[in-house]
Amino acid sequence: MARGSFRQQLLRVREDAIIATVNRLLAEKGFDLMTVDEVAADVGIAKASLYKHFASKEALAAAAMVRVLERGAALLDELAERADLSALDRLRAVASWAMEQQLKGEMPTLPSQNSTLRAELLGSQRYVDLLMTSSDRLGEWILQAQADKAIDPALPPEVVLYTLFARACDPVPGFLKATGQYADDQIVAMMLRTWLDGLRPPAGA
Amino acid sequence: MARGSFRQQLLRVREDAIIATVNRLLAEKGFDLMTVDEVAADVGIAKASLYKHFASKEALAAAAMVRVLERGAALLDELAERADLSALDRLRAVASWAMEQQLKGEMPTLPSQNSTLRAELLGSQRYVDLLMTSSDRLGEWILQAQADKAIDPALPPEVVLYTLFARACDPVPGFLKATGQYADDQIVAMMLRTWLDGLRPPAGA
DNA sequence: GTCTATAAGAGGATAGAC
DNA sequence: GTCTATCCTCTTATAGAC
Repeated sequence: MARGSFRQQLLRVREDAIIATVNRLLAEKGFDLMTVDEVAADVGIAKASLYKHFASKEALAAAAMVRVLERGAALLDELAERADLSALDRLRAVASWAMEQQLKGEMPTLPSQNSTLRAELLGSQRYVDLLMTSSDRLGEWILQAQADKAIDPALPPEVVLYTLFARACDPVPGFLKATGQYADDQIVAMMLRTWLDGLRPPAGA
Repeated sequence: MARGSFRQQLLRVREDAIIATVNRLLAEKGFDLMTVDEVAADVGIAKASLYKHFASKEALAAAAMVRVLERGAALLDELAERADLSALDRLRAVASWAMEQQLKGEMPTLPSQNSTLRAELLGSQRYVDLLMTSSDRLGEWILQAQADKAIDPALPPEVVLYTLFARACDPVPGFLKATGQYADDQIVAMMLRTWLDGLRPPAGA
């Protein structure tokens, strides 16, 4: 793939900076409390300039979501090549990554009720594509883990998939961190343990 | 306790209607997307009248949270008297109730990031009291369930408590309901099973 | 594409009559 | 305590010069 002209690269770098800021603000305060003024001030450009890059506040959020999905997809690529890992290992690694992102304040989360935002996301080809291909891939690993009896085959795979996604925006890690009693990796370890043990086949099976 | 005059009772009834509306709207769209105009229109009174009852939008939300906590506390009272139930049974019943409320669209949830709202809640004596007494009671049952070996004694009790509270606002039941494949009680059963199995002691213990 | 300045409108809150 | 009418701030988005 061509890299484009120098000018285009500059543009790309600036947009990356914008998205990084949006990403952080979405993780910190959420979509509704994040203001476009704030984003512009944080990036260091005028608000009008920001609107030359992204058509709306919703588009900003969508771009941040696409970026995090791209990073997630890259992780899936890596994990798929690791022949030494079981399907359950891969699922554990994905959940672990998501919770680490969240604990570092770099996991953007969006309100699922906002219909304007929802429309913008579903209108984004890239977003929908990434979400579907990632879900397909995770779905395969879930089926494999069930075949391995690492996950209860009686559970509908979508239940497993949804709980995996839910771990990425679970408030519990944040609460535990707020107590100041646990390091990030301890929190992740406890969350993984309770999540995965809840999916195991019954002892008698 | 005296019931107060007839006029005071009327007032109480109206405020109950307001809180019921707020409760539903908070469950449907969340705090940020709920507007005071909407609440007033839904109740059928003018917005200015609404402000005679509650000083601010935050106060409205706090009242709704107090109501749900009161209902939860009433449930805890009932469960405490049931000598036939184990500690784990009681915890299961509480989680079950919370998820049923959520699936019926009657569980108000607030954004944990909004500091104005947080300040209002922590400034409400009744809210803080209810939260603390309920947490204490649940904490006792958690310790008892750990003594019974129904919950892994190695897990910090607060982890169990937080995951219990988190079940009340977990997005997974809503997603499962949206697929149209499961009845509410099936969803609750699957969620309970995965939650509680995740807390069990390891098989070897 | 960047800026300053401003439009446009939503939404929380209040004034003042009854 | 209820109403109508209004205020005022905040926020999204754009106009228009450079």
